[in-house]
Amino acid sequence: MASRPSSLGYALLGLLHFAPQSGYDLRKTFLTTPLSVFSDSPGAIYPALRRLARQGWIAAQPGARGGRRRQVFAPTAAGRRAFRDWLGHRPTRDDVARGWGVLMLRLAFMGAVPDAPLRTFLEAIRSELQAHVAELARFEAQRAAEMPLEGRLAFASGLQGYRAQLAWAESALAKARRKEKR
Amino acid sequence: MASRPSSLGYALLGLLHFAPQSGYDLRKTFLTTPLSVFSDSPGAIYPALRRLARQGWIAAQPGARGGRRRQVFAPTAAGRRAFRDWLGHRPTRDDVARGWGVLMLRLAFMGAVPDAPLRTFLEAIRSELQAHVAELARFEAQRAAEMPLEGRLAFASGLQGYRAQLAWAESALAKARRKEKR
DNA sequence: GATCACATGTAAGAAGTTACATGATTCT
DNA sequence: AGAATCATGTAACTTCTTACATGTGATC
Repeated sequence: MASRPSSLGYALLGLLHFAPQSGYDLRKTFLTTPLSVFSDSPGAIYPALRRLARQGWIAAQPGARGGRRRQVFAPTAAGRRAFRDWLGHRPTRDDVARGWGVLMLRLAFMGAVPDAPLRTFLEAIRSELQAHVAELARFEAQRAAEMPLEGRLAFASGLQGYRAQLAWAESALAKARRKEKR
Repeated sequence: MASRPSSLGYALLGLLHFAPQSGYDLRKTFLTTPLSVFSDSPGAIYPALRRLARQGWIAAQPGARGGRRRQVFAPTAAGRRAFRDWLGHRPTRDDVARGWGVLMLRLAFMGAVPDAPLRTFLEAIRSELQAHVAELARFEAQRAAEMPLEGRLAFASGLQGYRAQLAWAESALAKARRKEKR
């Protein structure tokens, strides 16, 4: 069994859940949407697609191509299972502190699978964020005095960012709960 | 001439501006401070130090070591020049949108060199952030309707994060101006 | 004297970057 | 026919990860 895909791999797998498409299509998505955190370079995408195919998580759809030579990929049953597992596991402290982008990627993709655990996901994020903010605040109380202005400013940027995400998490949870009611 | 160092390389160079120290000391810093975004793995740090030394930006201080075998590095004149250049160049749109961590690293290190261009740095960040937030807001206005709840939430997290940083930039600028007055 | 913390190193492999290469198809 | 675009591929290089290796000085 090969190792886990990188976040680029999961991004590709997730996009293929919305619609089967080719590597070229995926590159265009990375170019024209806020998903542009990912590279659109062919040297990254095509190898990543081959790795997913080798792992049996995606497969090229058989022909019906009178048109250009192109390979349209779709997730396999195993790929859908792996993707749901990835979406489902509880966000950790480390995810929140250093992997925010990946968390938001997972969140965005929850729209592509039925019965995604949206509420528990957001609750875990909130709780880990609270702990993280508390720890940073403790650090600031203890050490801010010895830091130069510039260091304090940089630190404050981080702390304020996490606080903003905490506020976001609260409001996102409220929206998710309202959606569940229906 | 070799290529530019990675951000890990600049992080090491910057820490050596605060105080000459060994690879082991630097690892501990990465372990015990919010600089923990960087890996503390010896497989990353020692090769990075060698690259900086090969480039002539840092040098091991000559002996006076009756104690343990350890190499204490300090920036050279060329290293200090390169570091100031790195701190000085104007933050771009891409820095703000995808390289926030590196920007804050640069900011934190401005406390370690005299006459760092703190105010122009913060002004550039603010202006690029304004443009970025405006573009994201435009994107949201046009495309939010077609996105599922989960996608909208993830997008909102990004937008709110950038807005928080914009507020932070305003207040940081005010503090920097107050400092200049003295 | 054994063990632990200090301090550095290296080897194998994964993943991404840049840059170039190669054909097919559509457009003018 | 020639040019532009579509679509994929590959080669060389860089950096980081994981894991293991090695020796020294301090501590119990």
